[in-house]
Amino acid sequence: MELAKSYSPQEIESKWYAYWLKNKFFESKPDHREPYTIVIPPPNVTGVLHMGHMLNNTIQDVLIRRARMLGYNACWVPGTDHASIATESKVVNLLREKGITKADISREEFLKYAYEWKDKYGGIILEQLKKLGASCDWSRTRFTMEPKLNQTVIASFVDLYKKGYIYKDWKIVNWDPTAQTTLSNEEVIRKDEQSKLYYVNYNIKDSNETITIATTRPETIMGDTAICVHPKDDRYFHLHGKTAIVPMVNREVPIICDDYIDIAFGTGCLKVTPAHDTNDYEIGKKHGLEIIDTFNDNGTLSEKAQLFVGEDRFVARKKVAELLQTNGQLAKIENITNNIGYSERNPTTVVEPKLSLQWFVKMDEMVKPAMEHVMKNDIELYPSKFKNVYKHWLDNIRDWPISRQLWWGQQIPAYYFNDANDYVVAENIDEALKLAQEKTGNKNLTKTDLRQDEDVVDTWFSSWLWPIAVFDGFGEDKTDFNYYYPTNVLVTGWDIIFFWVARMIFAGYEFKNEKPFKDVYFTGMVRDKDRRKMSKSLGNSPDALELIERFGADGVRFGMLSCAAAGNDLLFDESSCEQGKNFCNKLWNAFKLVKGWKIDHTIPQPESAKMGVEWFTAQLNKTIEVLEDNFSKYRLSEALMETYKLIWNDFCAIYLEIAKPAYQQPIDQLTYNQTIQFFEQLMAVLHPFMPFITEELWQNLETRKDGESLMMNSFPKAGKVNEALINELNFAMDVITEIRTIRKQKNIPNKDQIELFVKTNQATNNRYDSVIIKLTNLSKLAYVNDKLDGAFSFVVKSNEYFIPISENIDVKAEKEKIKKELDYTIGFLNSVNKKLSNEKFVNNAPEQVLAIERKKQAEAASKIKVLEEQLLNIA
RNA sequence: GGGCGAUUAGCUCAGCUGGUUCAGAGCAUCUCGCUUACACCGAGAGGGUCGGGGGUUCGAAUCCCUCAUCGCCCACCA
Repeated sequence: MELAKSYSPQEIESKWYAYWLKNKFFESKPDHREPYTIVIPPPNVTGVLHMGHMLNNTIQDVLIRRARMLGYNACWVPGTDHASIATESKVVNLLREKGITKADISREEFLKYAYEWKDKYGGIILEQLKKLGASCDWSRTRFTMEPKLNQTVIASFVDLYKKGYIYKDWKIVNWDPTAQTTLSNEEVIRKDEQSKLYYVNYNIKDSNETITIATTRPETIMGDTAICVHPKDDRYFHLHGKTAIVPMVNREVPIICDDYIDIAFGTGCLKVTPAHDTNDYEIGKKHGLEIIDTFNDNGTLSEKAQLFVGEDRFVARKKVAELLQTNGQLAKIENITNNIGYSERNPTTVVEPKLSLQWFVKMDEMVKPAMEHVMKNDIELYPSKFKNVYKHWLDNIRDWPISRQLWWGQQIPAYYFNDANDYVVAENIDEALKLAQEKTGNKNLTKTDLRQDEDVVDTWFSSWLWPIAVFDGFGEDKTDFNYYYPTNVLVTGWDIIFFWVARMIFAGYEFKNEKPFKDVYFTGMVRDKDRRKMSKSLGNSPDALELIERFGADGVRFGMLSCAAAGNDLLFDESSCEQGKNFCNKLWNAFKLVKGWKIDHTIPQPESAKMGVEWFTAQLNKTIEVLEDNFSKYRLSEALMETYKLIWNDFCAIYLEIAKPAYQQPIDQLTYNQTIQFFEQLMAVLHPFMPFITEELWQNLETRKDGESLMMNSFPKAGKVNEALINELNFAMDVITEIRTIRKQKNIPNKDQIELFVKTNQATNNRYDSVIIKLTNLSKLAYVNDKLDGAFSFVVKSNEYFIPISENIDVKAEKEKIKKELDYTIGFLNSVNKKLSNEKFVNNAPEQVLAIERKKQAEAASKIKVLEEQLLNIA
């Protein structure tokens, strides 16, 4: 067989992916086995693959592939999210380019455009996941706005409404004037910014006096309906009960007292604008103040403002300040830092507090089981520090505003038959009509008298059902749900712990009285190597697909995982993908070597090969044990690194060098077979991380039948680990390193054979002598009782090794070398002696620790003796 | 303002219940080598008073206190 000089992934990857699909290896149906389930965090339906997805989905694929190989019925459910606000923004922008605004068209027309957009771009991201090697059960692909899931969302709304968990109320909410919808607190991104604090003088009615208030938002002055001071602030005692005059609009407002006021801030005097600030609203409610909303939904000033009507709020701010200045009512302007909220989806849009009538979900009851089960680790968060974050959020949770003034999403199933207060909530219009007739006592009410609520629900109000919904947990046939739920692990970024993770836990317990997942693995955010967040605007986010083209999916997977320490942000650097690619090449070459061997079944297995096999078996078992531990703690990058070292250092650098027959010589059958077996096992161990190359090599190590696959093979189980063999080889490797160093120092080419004489001063095992001979190309390894003159020497433990060389020996250099080692060993012995002569140590330390120290003492002492003799001898 | 987490080699990070996994890994660096799988490689080497200071202990990177620096989350001071 003629094999390519180096590994080229492109063709091989698409070949095996197609093969896996054809054989339906990714598909899962309930059976007698134990399930292992993951549901994908559904990416936005019109999104494209970015680095966060790559990381996230690589991790999921590693876990699911490993589970599959461990014999679980592995099921990874893919799907996409309709992403209400994000997708709607995109469609709105697209329409704007065509000169169409939402106001020009009907809801139905808009949704037609939206679906066109979705059909065009929807699912691209899932195709991209296939390039990465994701072994999702594609036959189960779901979409959060497919008819069945819509139905589920509506049913859950009705259910919660009936339980009294959903209500409609006027509150100050976060308003996005660009998207013109409500946002939840979680959808608001807060940033500290430099702003100005305006000091404005308000006249007092029937007085020459003025009162000065400080505000960051002078454009809301027209909505003021009171001035508020602290009841104990003696500066303002004389003004209690007086009336102030709002500048510019000359409205008369009361001066009221409330201990909410911070006396030390600004002038200790607050203008109260109940329509445009949460606290002001609360104060207004308490004191029965008028509420004047001076803004339009798009963030411009409304008729009620009287001034600057139609101007944008920020333009109005400047103009108001100018006007106040002209009127002589602007006392001064200070710079301050304050906290400004921006819309998550429209990052340049400042969120406006706005009083409006919205739907809310009560949280106080739902929070209870969600808190309890996480606190007692029924659901485990990795890394565990997120438990604190989770708890803190739950402790301070507020009711969830779920209505959104959008069209792309599930429409709220409330039907009005009169005004805004007369409505019924039902799963469909027929049901609604029945309820409405009952409620009104009017049998003549028809469907045309009903008007459905215009709003849709928050996207997260559908995705919180995801783990239940993908298994039709609300449907008639619960076979899948009963089998696959709860899922095993959720893999997602910590940035959506509140948006999504916590709410899925709410929904799990609320609707099914069962957790949605056992573990949550939080990935870090992908950043560039300078720790900057990857973003389009910085241009520091590499194109995911281009990376795959350059390094191969396996290379990229390696790259992502190797820098993804659990829970830490990941500093992505392309060079790690290159390392992955190089690793593929290493594997390819090892494969080439092994497959290039000619077998001669008549020759016996050499001793060195036999020892190599024994040792590598031990080493492999040990690593598999470590991997089991790593996986149980979701330490995937460590698991990968262990595997990498096992293959590169232990298998390639040591084992293959031992097993390898001499140049152009055949190999014995036994060693060959064992090598192939090792290779197969290594491919299995590596497969979850790098599925393509491992499949390719595994398929070619032996003749395989059609329909066979490494991914359906079992993961190797750890056998008993023979630690002694591992230690003995490490000892042999120390000797080998010394010999190699001497070869190098003296410029003795590897192909020139040399002799080695050993004087043993303590009992050692010579089990690996054949390996030493093989790896250092010795013509002779002999044991002697006396030192050898005129030879290079070195000491390992307290054994002395001699390599006779024709060349003259640099006595001075040799002496220095020995002296150095001697000094070090004496120092070492001193420290051990000190410890052992400390009575308290000897009395308190456990026997095991003492034994170790005594052993160190003995070994160091005997080594010193040897070195001292050598030093004498050489002179 | 409240909380959380970090600080270990040039970089990124391991180091679990204090003691042979105790100062480690990978990458990077340096030296030598195109030796018959692989220069996308091999052989070797250097590199850290574990952020500072105290304390507990026979023994501390590890536990406690404190300071410093950095990061993050939450929060309605106008």
